Amino acid sequence: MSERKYHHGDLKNALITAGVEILSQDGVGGLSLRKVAARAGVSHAAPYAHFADKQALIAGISTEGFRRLYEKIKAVSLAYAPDPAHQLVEVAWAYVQFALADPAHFKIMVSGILEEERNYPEFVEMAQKNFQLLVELIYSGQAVGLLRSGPADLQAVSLWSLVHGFTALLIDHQISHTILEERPLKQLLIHTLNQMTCLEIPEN
Amino acid sequence: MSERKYHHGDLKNALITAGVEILSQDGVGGLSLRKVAARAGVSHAAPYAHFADKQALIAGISTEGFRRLYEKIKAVSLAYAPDPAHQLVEVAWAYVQFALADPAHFKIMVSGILEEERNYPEFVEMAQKNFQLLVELIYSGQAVGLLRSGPADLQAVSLWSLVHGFTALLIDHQISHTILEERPLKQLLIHTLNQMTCLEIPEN
DNA sequence: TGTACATCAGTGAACGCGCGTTCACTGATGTAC
DNA sequence: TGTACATCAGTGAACGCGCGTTCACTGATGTAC
Repeated sequence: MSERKYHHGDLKNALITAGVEILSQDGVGGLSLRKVAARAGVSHAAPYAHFADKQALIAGISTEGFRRLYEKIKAVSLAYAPDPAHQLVEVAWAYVQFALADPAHFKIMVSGILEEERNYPEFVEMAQKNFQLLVELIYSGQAVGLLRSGPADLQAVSLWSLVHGFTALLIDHQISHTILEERPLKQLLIHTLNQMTCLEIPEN
Repeated sequence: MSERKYHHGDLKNALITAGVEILSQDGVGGLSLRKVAARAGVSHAAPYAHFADKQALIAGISTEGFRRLYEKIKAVSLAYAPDPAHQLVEVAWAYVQFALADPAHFKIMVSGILEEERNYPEFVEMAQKNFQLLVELIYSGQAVGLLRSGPADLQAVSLWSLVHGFTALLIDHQISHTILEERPLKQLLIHTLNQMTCLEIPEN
């Protein structure tokens, strides 16, 4: 359908999209500039017109990941804003689902594959926006006595640690099968979240 | 000093040790069979007498990692057994220190680089021994009212999630510099652990 | 104790592969006049 | 509206590299008699 032109028009974004697809098919180890170019229907040298090197492409793909995560979490956060307990659960659940839906994309964002992150300001900015959302979650949780008081940035690190650890152990198959089989995943997540809440959230 | 013989004697372990060293120098991406063989002073085909393929070597290196982690954590756990609050803090701190001392070794154990873990029974066994130690920690914490009651295996997953998440975010540079600079790392860890304890552990 | 031989743990050459990156180039686009 | 030209975004050949794995081989070891 899309007529092939010599000039692509939006190759930069097409490469990022292609990269996301390669990641989901071949995993982190299978991501190469050449595959990404091929998938975007372009010669393997073409990406160099848009990305300085492979790291820059990885930065682009990771930034896109944080953008999608942000959109998803922001929407959920707004939808459940009136009820901080639900809000907490659903945001955490969205995080887990995001990672589960595309583990390699999640890993490349967060697993130190991108070196010298500070060289990629858009990446840093999107990562910070996500963290900021977490901090707001802490505030609303504290306001209704759901979460313990204390500096919001520290509480955010703790909450993120809990949810991120759960997610990482999960996608890397470190949680024993028997534990996972005995109840729905979301229930296990709520149980884990309940470890740091003051009020008990039902595991319905 | 060590006289070179045609038959090495303990090449299998020498290869694992060499692998650990390569990991610490070149990171996960820099680990190759050829480098490991060279480091052990042996031709690049020699490893195949002891490991079926690269994955098998990775399994060996990972298993060794879990063995070292177990020894370290076991010792700390015993040393602080009389005081569950200290025990909890020091075991968690040992986990963090282990990962910080050799991030690539830690990552290869736990980051899904080893595929089909179940094909490597020694790996599975050592990983389980570590988890079992965590479960015992939960029991002693619950006995003195430090940790919430509930199924010990679930509480163990939660605690592991918290400490693992903290560790993972840390070694992958996801925690903002400003937060890390404001206080000692161990204090931040205790603050995080305190989110899921019933009694407050001082951040001294 | 000495010899024959099977077994084992190494060697080194060779294989095919995919990779990141560079370079001289060319086709398309947009702007100045 | 038409032409000249600079700019830009592609192409395709080539580079050198390190990789995992295989294979025929050889040197050392240990056992049977």
